[in-house]
Amino acid sequence: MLKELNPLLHSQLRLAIMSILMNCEEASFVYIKEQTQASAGNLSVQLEKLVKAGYITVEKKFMGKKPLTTCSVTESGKQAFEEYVNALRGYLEVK
Amino acid sequence: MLKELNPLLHSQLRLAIMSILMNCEEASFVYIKEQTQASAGNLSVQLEKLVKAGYITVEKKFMGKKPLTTCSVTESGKQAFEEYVNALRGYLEVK
DNA sequence: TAAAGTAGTTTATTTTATAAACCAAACAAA
DNA sequence: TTTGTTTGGTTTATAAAATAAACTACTTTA
Repeated sequence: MLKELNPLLHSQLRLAIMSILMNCEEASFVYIKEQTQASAGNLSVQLEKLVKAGYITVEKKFMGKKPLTTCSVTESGKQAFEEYVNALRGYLEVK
Repeated sequence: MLKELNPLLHSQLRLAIMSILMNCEEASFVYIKEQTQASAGNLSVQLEKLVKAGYITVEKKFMGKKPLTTCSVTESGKQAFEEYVNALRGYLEVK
């Protein structure tokens, strides 16, 4: 039987964010924005949702005089991502 | 770079419908409803969207005295599903 | 023949994603 | 030196989507 798909991860942009963070230690707001082609507003909103869920952490500092927002995935985020991927595989396979 | 995910397929219920239909020649409304646990109303709406996109066909007949709605995936639907799966794989792999 | 069940559709509501507008600081240049 | 522009965002409003509720029509059963 097909499993539930975590709705927080089943969103193109949030999935892209998680996918990027699953493949690197940390990534900046600007980098994620470039990679996903998302608008800053949309990205900001979706990052916030992932933070609230405890899937990522966001750190704000300064790089010289420019603000630098860095994101990284938490253990719980990694686990949720893996569960999502497993659930999703059930939908994708054509026997 | 991450590819666009066909929004028509990137929906849990519609993806489930397509997944079922990719694995059988045809399936009834009732069967799909059982397998997906969707409400009849929601299922009806989502099937309609897939029909409009040309991804599935729906045939309505009678089985004895009961209405029988059967669905099956079209060639274009199969293609769209496969493209979606390929695009999605880009998001899932952790290197 | 009244009530309940089956197989759906249509419409309304809620949720979600996205875009637009906005803010603050820095730099640039006239 | 104050006007405009870019960077790096956040907040709020709007559009789109998913879902649920209400409804239809016909059948079965008590």
